[in-house]
Amino acid sequence: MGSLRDVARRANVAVSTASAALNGTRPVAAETRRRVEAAAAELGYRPNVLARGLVSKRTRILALHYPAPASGFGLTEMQFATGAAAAASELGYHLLLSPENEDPLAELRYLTGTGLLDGVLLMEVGLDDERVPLLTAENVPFALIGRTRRPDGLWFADIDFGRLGADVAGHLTGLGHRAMAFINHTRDAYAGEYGPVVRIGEEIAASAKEAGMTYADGFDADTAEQGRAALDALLAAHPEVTAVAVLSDQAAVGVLAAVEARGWRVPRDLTVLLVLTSAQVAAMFRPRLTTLEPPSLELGRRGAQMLIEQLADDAAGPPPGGELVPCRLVPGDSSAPPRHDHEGVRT
Amino acid sequence: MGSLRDVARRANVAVSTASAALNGTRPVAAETRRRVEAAAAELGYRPNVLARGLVSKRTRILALHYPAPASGFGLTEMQFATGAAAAASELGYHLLLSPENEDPLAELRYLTGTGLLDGVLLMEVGLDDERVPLLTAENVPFALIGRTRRPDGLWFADIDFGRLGADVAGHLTGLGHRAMAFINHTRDAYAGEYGPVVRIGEEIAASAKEAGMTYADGFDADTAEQGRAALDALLAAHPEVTAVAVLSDQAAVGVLAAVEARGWRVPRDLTVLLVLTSAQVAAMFRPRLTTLEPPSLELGRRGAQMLIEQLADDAAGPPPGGELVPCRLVPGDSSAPPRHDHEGVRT
DNA sequence: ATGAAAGCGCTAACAG
DNA sequence: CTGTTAGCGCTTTCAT
Repeated sequence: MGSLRDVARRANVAVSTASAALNGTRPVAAETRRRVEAAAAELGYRPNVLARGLVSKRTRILALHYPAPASGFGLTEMQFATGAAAAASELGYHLLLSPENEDPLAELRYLTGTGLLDGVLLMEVGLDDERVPLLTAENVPFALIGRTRRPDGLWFADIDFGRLGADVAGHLTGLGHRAMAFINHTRDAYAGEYGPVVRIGEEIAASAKEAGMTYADGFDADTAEQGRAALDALLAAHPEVTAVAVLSDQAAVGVLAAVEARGWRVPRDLTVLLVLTSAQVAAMFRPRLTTLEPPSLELGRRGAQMLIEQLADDAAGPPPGGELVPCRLVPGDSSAPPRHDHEGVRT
Repeated sequence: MGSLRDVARRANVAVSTASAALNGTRPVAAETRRRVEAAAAELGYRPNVLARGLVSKRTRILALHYPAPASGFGLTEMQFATGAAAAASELGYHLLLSPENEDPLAELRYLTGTGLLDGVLLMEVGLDDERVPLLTAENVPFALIGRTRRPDGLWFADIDFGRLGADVAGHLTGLGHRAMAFINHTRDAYAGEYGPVVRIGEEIAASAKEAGMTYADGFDADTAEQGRAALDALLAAHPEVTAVAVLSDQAAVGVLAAVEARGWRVPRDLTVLLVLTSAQVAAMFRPRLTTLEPPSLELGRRGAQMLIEQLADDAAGPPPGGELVPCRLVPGDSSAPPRHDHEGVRT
């Protein structure tokens, strides 16, 4: 494979001129540039990014750092990567997958010191994510998909949870519901530190109350069995509930089973909403569930774009800032007005 | 950030000795090695992979090349990446995401010439994939997830379609079925060139016949609407069919709808199997569908491992070869013995 | 506008 | 066993 020296030789110029001609780094006579370009084309010249990076300190490579998919990633999480890779690619960057190992922090620190990366994109960001201070200390440009508890001064792209809550409440009150419940993920050590799980509960509760609805929650569930139990407990404690939003699609399986078990039907006797589940998955349920689809691809894209923006111009450019992307409400067949039958007709 | 020179200085040795001590490239006195390692640790030394790669010609970076997710990747496709990244990481390699752009071949050719990659992992391999001759010509090590029409002499990891067919046929005959049908993907220009779509049909047909079952297919479907139509057409033409396997989960939605529309029930009146769909998704259907779950993570893992193997020892090591990984049969509630009622009881 | 020379940080001969 | 010497292929001063 030809090197820049070969190109220069063939074009009868110095290596530095060939470099300048190809990169526009400095003025080059039109005729000279033409010759260099021709030579490069004939030789099928492709610059060595290692050599270039070694001197220029820029590789146009970004890393996407994510925790080991312990419980197995869903489609949503995976789309962050696809979106980020696509956006990076469009802007002339590459995305390196960097899965966590035993010692994530050490690994991340190591990786950022190898000179391979221009920046890091963080996935699955915790409310007090330790990677943030580390990257700050290492002086490595980074952006978040998600955000920490207080993300001031950071670049991040996250779901607009406020809007999500308002959309849920609006959808339900629009149908005439007056009492709703939310079945969240279980709050283990991890989820309790995980932004979406915390924020979504708060926002849905706030919006529901603001919209004048009775609100219940605290019946957390990750699995079908837990979903079934959650719904039963919920309706036992709050029989007035006519609509329920569910975070986990697995839990939704159980919720639907519980509805069926009591001889009810969705949406006639209970409106069921999925939240943060892709429309594709929501459409697989019977009845098709209404969902608030997370903008996963877009979050990945925006994260990568932000990171690249901040790389482009150290001086100018917009200051650090976050961007909140709304979810898309995709109506299914699981939303309907509540039945006005407080006399037990539902049973 | 300290360089190797700093480490060498601090340990009172030459740079080359420091390098050798850290890499074990050549014999180093125990005491010297200790000093070097101490110095490296104190300085928080991390080798510059660009400099290293520039001279050693090896970067320990692999690229995963995949087509733009036009129709949107499913969970399955995404897991190739996760699996490959995990395996690579475990073996000290990194995985670079390389999404296709307008001119995939040119882009791939370019990328392999930049010196950044040790090898390439190809996803979504076509039966006559043009990337294969290109990579061969460029003399770039590569491995396939999937395989070409005649993959002799290539490294690849693919689904064991023969086994898949046998498992489907075995499962159904075991339940007593004598007539089955298969609803494949539609065969557009792309799918007709796409290995799984072609192979799966052939293998299921072959296994069904071998097992003595009546077999019907040709009713291809990708969407719920097409799935519904396919099942109706199928049963009209082949009323003896008591079990149907479906490739697309979207089509399965339609198949179930069609079953319900005729007042039938699964599995009482029809056994429905999903093929190449994750158990997680299959569990979302009502009833939960039996599925042959593709070993996506494993395929990604094996692909990466093979690629790295072939990088490790150019001379020794196993010769190129393929590995076929079986699908896992995950029973749902959609399989049952056929009803012995050829007199229309099912209607 | 162009060329010559230096050097990014590292590994790989080659002497000693 | 260790130090010295060359580069890897490129960008970047600095002259010209």
